[in-house]
Parts: sequence; C-alpha cells; structure tokens
Amino acid sequence: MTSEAGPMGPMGSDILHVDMDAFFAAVTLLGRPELRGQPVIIGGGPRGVVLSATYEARAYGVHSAMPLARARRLCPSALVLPPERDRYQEVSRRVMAVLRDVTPLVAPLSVDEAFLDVSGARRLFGTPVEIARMIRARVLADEGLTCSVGVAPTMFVAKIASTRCKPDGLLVVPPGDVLAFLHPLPTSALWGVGRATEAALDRLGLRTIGDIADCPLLTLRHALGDAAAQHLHALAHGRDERAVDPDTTEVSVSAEHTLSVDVAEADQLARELLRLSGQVARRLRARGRATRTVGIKIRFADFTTVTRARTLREPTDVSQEIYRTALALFREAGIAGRAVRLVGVRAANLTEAGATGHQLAIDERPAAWSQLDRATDAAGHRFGAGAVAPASLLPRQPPPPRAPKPHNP
DNA sequence: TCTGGGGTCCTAGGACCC
DNA sequence: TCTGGGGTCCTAGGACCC
Repeated sequence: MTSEAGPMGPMGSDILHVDMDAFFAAVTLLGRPELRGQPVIIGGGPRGVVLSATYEARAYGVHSAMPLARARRLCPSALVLPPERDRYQEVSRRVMAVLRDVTPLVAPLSVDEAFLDVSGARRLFGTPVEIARMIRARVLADEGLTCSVGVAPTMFVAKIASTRCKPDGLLVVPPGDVLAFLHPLPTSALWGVGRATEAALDRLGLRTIGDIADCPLLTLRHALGDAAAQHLHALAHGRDERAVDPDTTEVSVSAEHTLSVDVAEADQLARELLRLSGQVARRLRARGRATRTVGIKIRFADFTTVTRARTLREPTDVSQEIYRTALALFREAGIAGRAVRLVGVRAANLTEAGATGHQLAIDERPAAWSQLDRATDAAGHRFGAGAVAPASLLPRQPPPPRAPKPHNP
C-alpha cells in the first residue's frame, strides 16, 4: 500500500500512464527509415493478425488484432513485415529504465505501456506534467520513438487520457475535471468493457460512462455479475483505489501455437505438445519458478475451444513431467480425430522453484530428467535456443536407402 | 473479416471438510 | 434419516487486455 501523499496532497494528479505509439511498427521503422510515412503493418503467418500498424495504415481502417487477410484487402498498398520480438524487448527494457530513473514505482502493463506514481518524485523532477514532458523528450532523444502520456489522479483515468491524446500527445486530467472528462465518453472507453459487456450495457440503454454512473448498482449487478458491476460503477464515479504496484510476479506461464493447417493426427499434435511443454518449462526455469497446475488448450477448426487442467502433488519445472501431464490430459479429453487448429500448454499455480522439498516417485528418475533440462538450458545459452531438442522434434530424415537384399542362393 | 500469442481476472459448480 | 451452512480447493469456460 503506497498511499503516501506528495507535496500536493493525496488528491493531486500524480499517476502517469506512458504508452508507446504504434510500438512494433515504430521500432521496425527505425531500421527501415525509407519506409517512414508509408502504411506498414507488422504481422505474419498464414493465419496471422495485425500486431501493429503505422498511422498511415490505420487511416484505411486497419487496427491491431484484425486478421491480416482483411487488413490487406482494406489497405492493399501496405507493406506487411514480420515482427522482430527480440528488438521490441530490448527497446522496451531501455524505455522502462528511463521510467525507473524517475521513480521505482513503475508498473509495466506490457512491453509498450507502464504506469508511474510520481508523487514521490516532485522534489527531484518537478510537477507530474513536467515529468511527463521530460519522459517524452528522453524517449524521443534516446530511442527516436514517440509515446503518449496521460496524467491523472488515478490509474484508469490516466490510461484513458493517454489513449485519447494518441499519437505523440500529452493529456492532463486534474482531479476536479475527472467526472466532466469521463461522463461523455462511450462505455467502451472504460477499461474492462469489451464487446460482450458493451452489448450488455447497451441492452440496459447505457451508452456513456455518465449513463453507468447514473444507473443503480443493483441493475448493473443483474446484468454483469457482482465484481464487474462494482468495478464499473466505481470507475464511472471516478473512484479507483488501486495503487501502482511494481511487483510483476507472474501468475501463469503459457505457450500456444496456431498450426498452419488444421491437424487431426494424434502423433503430430503430441509432438506439438512436447515442443510447447519444453518452452513452458524452459521459461519457468529461467524465472526460477515451478508449476503445480499443468493445463492444455485445444482449439478446433470451428474455433470452439476446450481447456483441461490437472494439479500435481508437487510443483515441477521439469520439461518431461509437464509434457507427460499435458499428453495425459490430451488423451483423456476424448477429442481423437477432430481437426485441431491450435494447441497450447499452460503452467499455473506457480511457486518458487525449490521452495518445497521435492518428493519424487522412485521409479521415474526425474532427477535424470532435471539434469537433462539443465544441460539443455546451458546448451541453449551457448548455441541459441533450440540448439538441443528432443529427437522427435528434429526434422524428419528421409528414410535410409534400403540395403539390397542379400542373395542367399 | 475469418480470427496470434502472451497474459489477468471472474464465475459457477462440485468435492471435501468442519 | 432428512438436512444446514461456511470455507477452501479445484476445474472449465469466458471476458478482457495489449
């Protein structure tokens, strides 16, 4: 709980939301300056979606999460480039470091967004607005990238503010202006209102945030359930008790993959589960964590999705154990023969690795599997991820030429 | 339009315990 | 024998976010 007030008191606009503009596209364009000013879309794959698009492409109606096929139709002149995730991560780390130079109270929301509580930084760096200007200038000078910053008394108002001043903007919402700022906005501007909730609100005749504020809580509760109703009602009145929390400990780790064509063959799906289990386990080990609940996700050709999960007696970070559980879940799910478009593996219920004494079955020699993982991780560090893989994941060799049958006269 | 991959949080129902 | 109520843990599904 960081409720300490800055020199302006607890009611100042001390929360910043920093949001990079068209982040993936902007970073990619740093390496391709000749493309500046043109419609560029980041995305790829036979069944891909738009991950990011320049504002020139957005002018044609292209936006994030849109199927690439549709984006291409809307904007045939756009250049579609593959994502460069490592570069995005790298730039993200440096931008977050700029923010942490201002205050340790930085809560990253994703690679390209973060909240800051600057109430303790006034003495060093000035008012929140001055800090926002400084951050924008430094990110531009250091990285050649623009960002938009919302400044407000609460996290969610700061977030809406940054969204409404994009791109390359700065918007301050003083405490006294919060309700006048919020109430005319459509319900969908609220954090937590997506398609389904917007439709439910619409059925109640609620179109703006002001409408929600005026609606009795009980009515909202019937339509949305307890938690969502409370949440939205509070937000609509400008109330948001959350503090900027720099703790970023994950609750789960997952890996999933959409196959380039639908697959019904069990062996091929099992190989995919093996690969994804390895990815999940490797990430767990890299973070020093272990999982007690292993889950799988299967999406069929018709887009219906099932999940299955199993909680283990002891946490594990061993690739083979995660795979064995995932495979058992897959076999027990009774979906043999159906055409699958996506498979996923998830680890939840995370603990610190080694926090509990390993109590292991004697017959399965997990110590040996664990050693294999460590060796694989080390090789991955030296030779790049994927340098060492289970034999069943290696590209399949053509069958060896058949030896001529010995003549046995 | 034909829908990625990484996450978080909530709900509802069942098992189990007291 | 018909029958409470609360708490915790687990699973499946879904909404939502970037």
